[in-house]
Amino acid sequence: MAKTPPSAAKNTTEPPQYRPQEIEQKRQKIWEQLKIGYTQDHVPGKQNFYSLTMLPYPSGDLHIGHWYAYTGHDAFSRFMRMKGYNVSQPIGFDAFGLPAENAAIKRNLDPHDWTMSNIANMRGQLRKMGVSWDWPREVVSCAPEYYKWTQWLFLQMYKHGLAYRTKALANWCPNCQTTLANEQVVNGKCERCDTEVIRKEIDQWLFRITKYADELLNFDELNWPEKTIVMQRNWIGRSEGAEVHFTAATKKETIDVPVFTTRPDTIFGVTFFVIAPEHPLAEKITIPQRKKKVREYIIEASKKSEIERQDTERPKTGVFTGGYVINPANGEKIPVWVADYVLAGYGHGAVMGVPGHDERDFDFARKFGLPIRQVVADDNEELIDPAEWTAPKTAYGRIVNSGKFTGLTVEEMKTAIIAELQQNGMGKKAVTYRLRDWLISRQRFWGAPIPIVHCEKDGVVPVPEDQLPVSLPEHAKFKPTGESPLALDPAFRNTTCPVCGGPALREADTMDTFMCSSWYFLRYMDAHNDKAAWDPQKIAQWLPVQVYTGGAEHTTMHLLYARFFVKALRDMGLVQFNEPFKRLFHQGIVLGSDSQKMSKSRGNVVAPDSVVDAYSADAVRCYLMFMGPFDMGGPWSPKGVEGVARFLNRIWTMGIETEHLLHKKTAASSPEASALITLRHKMIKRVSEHYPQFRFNIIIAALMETLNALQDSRSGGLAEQCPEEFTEAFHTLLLLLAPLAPHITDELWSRRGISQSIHTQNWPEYDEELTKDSVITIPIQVNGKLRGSIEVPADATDDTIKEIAQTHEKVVKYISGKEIRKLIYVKGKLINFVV
RNA sequence: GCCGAAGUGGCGGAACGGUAUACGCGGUGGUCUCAAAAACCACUCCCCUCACGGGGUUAAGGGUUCGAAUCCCUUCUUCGGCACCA
Repeated sequence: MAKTPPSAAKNTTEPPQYRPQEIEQKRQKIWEQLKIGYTQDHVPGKQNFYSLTMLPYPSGDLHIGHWYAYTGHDAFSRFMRMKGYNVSQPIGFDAFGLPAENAAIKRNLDPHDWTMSNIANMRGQLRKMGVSWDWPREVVSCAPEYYKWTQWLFLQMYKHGLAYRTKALANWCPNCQTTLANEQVVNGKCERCDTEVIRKEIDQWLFRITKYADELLNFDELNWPEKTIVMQRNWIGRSEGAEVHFTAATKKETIDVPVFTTRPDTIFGVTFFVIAPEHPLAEKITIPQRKKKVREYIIEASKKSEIERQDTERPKTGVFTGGYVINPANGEKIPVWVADYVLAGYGHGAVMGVPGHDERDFDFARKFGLPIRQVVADDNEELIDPAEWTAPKTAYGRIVNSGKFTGLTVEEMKTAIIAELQQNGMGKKAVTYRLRDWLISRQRFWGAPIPIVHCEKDGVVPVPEDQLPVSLPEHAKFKPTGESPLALDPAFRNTTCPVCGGPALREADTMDTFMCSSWYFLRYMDAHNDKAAWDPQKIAQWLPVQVYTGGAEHTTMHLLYARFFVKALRDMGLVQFNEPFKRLFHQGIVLGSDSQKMSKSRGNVVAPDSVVDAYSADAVRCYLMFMGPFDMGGPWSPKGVEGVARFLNRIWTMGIETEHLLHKKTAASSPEASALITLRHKMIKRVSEHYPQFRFNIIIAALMETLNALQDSRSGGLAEQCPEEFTEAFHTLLLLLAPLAPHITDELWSRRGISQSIHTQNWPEYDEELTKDSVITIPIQVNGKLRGSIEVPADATDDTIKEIAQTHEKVVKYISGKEIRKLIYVKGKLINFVV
């Protein structure tokens, strides 16, 4: 017989080491062959489950935040798949937008090339995470096959009166050289580059999101975090009140000046009237002697930045116009002021000044010595001269000094005065929103061109649908100059009018990228359709999205826009549901190990690739999920990863070292064997309950506990004694861990030859009866203080337990000689003597 | 200022109104080793006590309850959002 070569002998004697890099690559290849995660539109006997996570911007590299977000989402999706659902978890790239354009300018590249090479790189990184993506559904929003339909959707909006063009004061970022939506201005600064935003009058395209303001306030169908709902509700900012018509008489004409107020009940307290500097009345009503001053003030106000104007600490400023309006409630002549604390864009850009009962009006009146009048008072209030007041009275009470209305409550007065004004045609009930229409024009290159043609003869003409896409030119000059780059490209700009065939100009602005992300979740489910944006039947099989995960920072932008889109598309008959995302979950943010936000300047950035190389993708995944609750995020701890890596090592070792038990039978049933069974069922219960809640930290802790218990029972010889129960428990542990650590569990699983992949297995079920221990420990309290505990069989009767507890040595010490006033027994939980 | 969330060991964090501090990190001691690393074992909230045992503790104070980290009120702190929206 030939001698066994030394190397082969070594292989048979030494247990295989855990080599994560090897097995992770190997498993990922196998998953691709098995098409794990690639989902058919219909699988007999399975319910479709659309599991969506916010698509990334292709910045070039996946950062640890992507790992965090996608791991949690993937663990959930894998869990649902094992639970028997036909789960689709698609991915794509939100590829248009400023960062690409700016990066391209900096590097002297084409934004298209830069973006596409980033996407290629990120696809590789996304594969390495071991996420079960539904790759065939991938979309890239800057691809003509995609933005053709973004443009098509713009045309549908236009056709249905939801897109309109207007010249208006828009938010302008001097650095990005483009206008911004209201939502993209944060504290008066550009959301992207932090530059102070100024206001610029410019022709812009807007979407009529305000038409849906009321419906957007209805969250009944949604399982969303309460704070997100509250934020959207506040953002929409519905205010109920009244529209009241004041009248101004100049030499030439009588002008109707409406205001919006939430306190029509205080109308008898009006002592002045304020209009915004941009209000058209300013010019008309100002008397000649004051024209110079008023004009100066208006120019001054227009020069102020948004930040300056929004500063609430700033003392009130304003100027008297010399003109007056008439209060429709009592015919009083009211002086008109111009002041920049009144916003042109809200209500009617005018305010009735009630200094007695409004903080801002109070400040203004004090500053300029205007009279203050009390028209609301508490029932037992001692009235003092408002000139002595240090603050306005904003509390609701009873109406005073208001003619025939005196004595009403505030609520009664509101109804009464609105009725009276309405009768005289001077007012009515009204609702106003803080939400503004969505400004979608951008004066930048890297976006979907707005499919509109301007013709001298025919005006604004939509591009016919069969001429889409309006393609972005290649190799265009796109440096920001303040004018849309496309306007400077004659080949793009000059076209013919679709109506008259004469020479015309293409719209040169591109669309806000939020437009692309407002419908990508629809396109995923029919990603390669070249005849339509989607086939309604395909959409109906999957949508609405059952679970959507993503950052909370998208609350008032993407999430609001997407809801608006779906409602608009529903009214056009293009989709059949009201809401895009049934359930929403916000993952938290991973901080640096110094508990600070990660940033290059702080030097606390964690590079996922290097940690993966040092440990494994599974270790990084599990550690991220173990850090804390998924919605809380938290600081990264290098030592913490090590701890989790140890856990995976121990799993591996146990897996390898117990392979010989696989087909062994347990000789006889024993208390030890049933303890292993109980352990297993308890574990399934605990873990299964927490996956749907995204409480991965608890799941991993439970699995660690179980592993510790299995290790104890192994060192106690129980594994050999009850190999069936032990193996079953270990296999269950692997199944329960599989969504979080997909590689190591799959490798151990296939080594055991049970099936090709753990990820196609069914989720283990538990039996409630089998989760119960045969012996239970019952703590005993005396007067609510813990004094001891007893162990009793689980089936002991209440009386037996009370009996045993009463004779417990420590209890006797505390209750002897005292009268037991009350005995509280919580079944199987606790016993408490009250003496 | 307004709205919302949260405060638990040295650290990250567990805990249907029912044994607070699970699980992990860190620390201390030990086993193995020529030694180190790794691995494994034990201990590790605070105070009094050699010990047995006892007392205290979930930001602070009060309340409800046989029993409160958990429910209610007040205060403080941190984080997130909004902020002259009439």
